[in-house]
Amino acid sequence: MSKTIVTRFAPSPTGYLHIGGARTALFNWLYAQHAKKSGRGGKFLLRIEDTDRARHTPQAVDAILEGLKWLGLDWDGEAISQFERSPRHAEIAREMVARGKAYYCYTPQDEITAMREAATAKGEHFQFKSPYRDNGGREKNAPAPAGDEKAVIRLKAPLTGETVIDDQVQGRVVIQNKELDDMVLLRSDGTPTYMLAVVVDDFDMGVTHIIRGVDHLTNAARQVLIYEAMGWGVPIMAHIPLIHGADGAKLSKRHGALGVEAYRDMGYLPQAMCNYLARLGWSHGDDEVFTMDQMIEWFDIKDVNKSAARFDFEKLGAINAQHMKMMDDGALIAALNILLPPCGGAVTPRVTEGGIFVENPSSVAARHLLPQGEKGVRILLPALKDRAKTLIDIVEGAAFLFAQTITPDEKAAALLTPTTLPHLKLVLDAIDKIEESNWNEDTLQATLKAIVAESGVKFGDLAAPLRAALTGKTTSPNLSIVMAALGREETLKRIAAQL
RNA sequence: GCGCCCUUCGUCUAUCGGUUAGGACACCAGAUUUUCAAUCUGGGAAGACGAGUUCGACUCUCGUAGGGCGCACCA
Repeated sequence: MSKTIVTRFAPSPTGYLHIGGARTALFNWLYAQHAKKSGRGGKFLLRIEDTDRARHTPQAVDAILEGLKWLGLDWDGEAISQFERSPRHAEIAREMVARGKAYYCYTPQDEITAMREAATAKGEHFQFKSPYRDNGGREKNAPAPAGDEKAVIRLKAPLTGETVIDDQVQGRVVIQNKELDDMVLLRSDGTPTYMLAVVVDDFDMGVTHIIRGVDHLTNAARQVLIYEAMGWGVPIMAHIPLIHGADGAKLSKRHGALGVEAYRDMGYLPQAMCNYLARLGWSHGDDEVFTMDQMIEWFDIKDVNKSAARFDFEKLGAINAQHMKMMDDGALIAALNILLPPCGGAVTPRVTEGGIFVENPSSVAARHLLPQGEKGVRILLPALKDRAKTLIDIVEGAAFLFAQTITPDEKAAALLTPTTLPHLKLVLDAIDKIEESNWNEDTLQATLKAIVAESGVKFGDLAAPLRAALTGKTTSPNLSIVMAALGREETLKRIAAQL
């Protein structure tokens, strides 16, 4: 008989879906999914708070929707535009006036601003008291008189007593009503304020649980007043802590205040992102890495902390690495595909079901796929996966496979010297004898070891120039894997090219 | 300034009056090794401070300090 749980995410489209918003959305989504899964029924709704027409842009709305989709936080039904509901908000504001819970106020804004500035200058706490609150000599509830006077509708907030928020995260928070002022509900141009719109929308949408950042905690008290004025039941509230930067202060761009698409482009997996974000403030014992399903199963808003957490790229990377290791190669290649198109770059390796290939935008014809491209990727992927923190690391680690010619970087070039080149010749002669059908990691590894045993050259002295010749770099997976991935022909070609 | 909230290793956290205060990331050392990495093993590292309550406090209460958030005809 318990009611279906309805949560919502209500971002204002002023930019992208930032990391804090993403976590708020995640918690709302998780709570609804958990309810759904446990048979109680759950819905996660999306509402765009676009009442501020000046700041709102369609692109920002798209960025938020795209961000949510990428994270896998699908919402029920259509996204609701708050702006489009403004007639309904105005209707409620007028109803509150009719009920004596709100009143028309004719004091011009600039007058109030001047009073506030004067008080602040004197170091006094300013709280506006409208002379119209108790009719102020005007006829009761009279609308704006004809003329140039503009009126707003203000809430007739209680002057004494207290408003209590029984918060699922913050606990019992008590705000003295004298701290709350008669906030504006309907602006002089007839548009609703955020405070009114939120309450009306949440009520109309049947939202049962409001999960949002603590920055809304004092707003919550004001909103409770509106619920009470309308005689509506107050939803269950949960105000989650904010995310701070590594320095403990406000999250700056440098410390991670980026849109989620930026994390996608940096090569983080959406499930790793969710995992990490969930762990910021929420925990399930000592568990660190979990799947979306486990998160849904374990999540409870009551297990969310009250204190703010700092964003840490290192830990995100570690979690991401774990998730990449958990994925099978097919899924990983699919993830690489999602990543690569927006990446750009001069030479972008791209991954397809057929393997990774390199596309040079300046020359469409420059695509180059090794004959054994797909096979090479499959051979290399497990090794690459082991040492990568992001998908980008994998792409970069595999890039050597697709180079038309190897141009060793500075460090690698330093390994190709007159003293080491003879070692390369030893390798070339030995592996040239390996037949195509025997060209695999085990045979190659055995061959390398045999060279070391017979020639007395140290493995390190042999491997260093070989790695430089094959990959152009000083780091790579084991050389026997590299050679297996490159294939016989390409391997011999690259070694010979250095001699 | 006023109000509300927060405070366990460097970071994220476990603990729900009795623990050698646990785990993860990061860091350091050792092992292995084909550089780097990866892997394995080990190590250092914490209850902001001060009073209470209690047989006993990281845990409850109060104060102090530090930090965060809020105080619009912005959302």
